[in-house]
Amino acid sequence: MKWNELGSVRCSVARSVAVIGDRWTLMVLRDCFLGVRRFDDFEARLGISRSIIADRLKHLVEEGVLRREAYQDRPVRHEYRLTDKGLALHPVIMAIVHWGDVHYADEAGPPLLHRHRACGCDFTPVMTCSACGESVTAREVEVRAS
Amino acid sequence: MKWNELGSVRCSVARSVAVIGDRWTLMVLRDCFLGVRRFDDFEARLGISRSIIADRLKHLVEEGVLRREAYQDRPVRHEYRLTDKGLALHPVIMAIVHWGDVHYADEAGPPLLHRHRACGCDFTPVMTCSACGESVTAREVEVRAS
DNA sequence: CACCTCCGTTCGAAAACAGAACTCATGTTC
DNA sequence: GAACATGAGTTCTGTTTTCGAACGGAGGTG
Repeated sequence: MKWNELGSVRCSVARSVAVIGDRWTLMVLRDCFLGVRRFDDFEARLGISRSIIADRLKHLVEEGVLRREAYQDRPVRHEYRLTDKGLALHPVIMAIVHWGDVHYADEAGPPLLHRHRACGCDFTPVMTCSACGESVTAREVEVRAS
Repeated sequence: MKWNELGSVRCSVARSVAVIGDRWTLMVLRDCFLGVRRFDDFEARLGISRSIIADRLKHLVEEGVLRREAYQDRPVRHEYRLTDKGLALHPVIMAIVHWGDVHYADEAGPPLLHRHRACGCDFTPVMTCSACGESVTAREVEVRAS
């Protein structure tokens, strides 16, 4: 198996990972959710070489996770914004952030706080069951082929 | 910035991604949550070279995500099991699976179904607010430094 | 002893990457 | 109007990582 074959495996993890399962891609997405939209801002925040950023952005646009949009003419300049498909990755990023907060925070606590506008509170993401609404733990889940 | 510096950035995404943000690591974790525990089973399921599997398993053990445990003596054989820290990654994997189910499923539907033992229903993971219990969307979240 | 099973390690080839230079279309300063 | 600045890339070169395939080894089995 090679990276480019991953997407054709009949497994949702493999298919997702083929798109977003790369360190820099995940870092780019983190920044997208923090409101970063321009090439040079990605570069400044990530501190990696421009060719990687160009490559990852192009890939995410091809996959429909980001869209490239002109924000001015003369000269034409573009920015990268999350599509709905990209916004749907929010739970993935939040789950990753939360795991990091719990297991790798230093004395100063988690680097970022997240406030739920609807209720006004700082919160942590909780995974719940779409059927009963209760929170779900790993051991309570039974997996079977469809 | 290089991959090995990622873990020392003050950002929970970076720190998490330094541990799990690698295609094969995520695939290994997927299999862990499906009950795979032995080296050769990982190899058979993933179809990638043994050195990658050895490397990823070792890394995950060092990070405390898996533990390596003898399941027999004479000869000693070990298996890899999720620790509590590893089990805490369940929401990450579920979020990835769900995104893949929604955006990359074929006509036959999602490859796997997940049943919540507590309520007996097949379910999808929903991210909710720890404070108010309501489901949370990307646009309802405000991020600020702590 | 020959062979098997499970679990890795080694090594050369292939790919990813950093960093700098280059492009290009415009705008701004001297 | 020459020189410099800006934003968004692309291209090049040489180093670093990653990977597949083959090998190793510890113990059991016939």
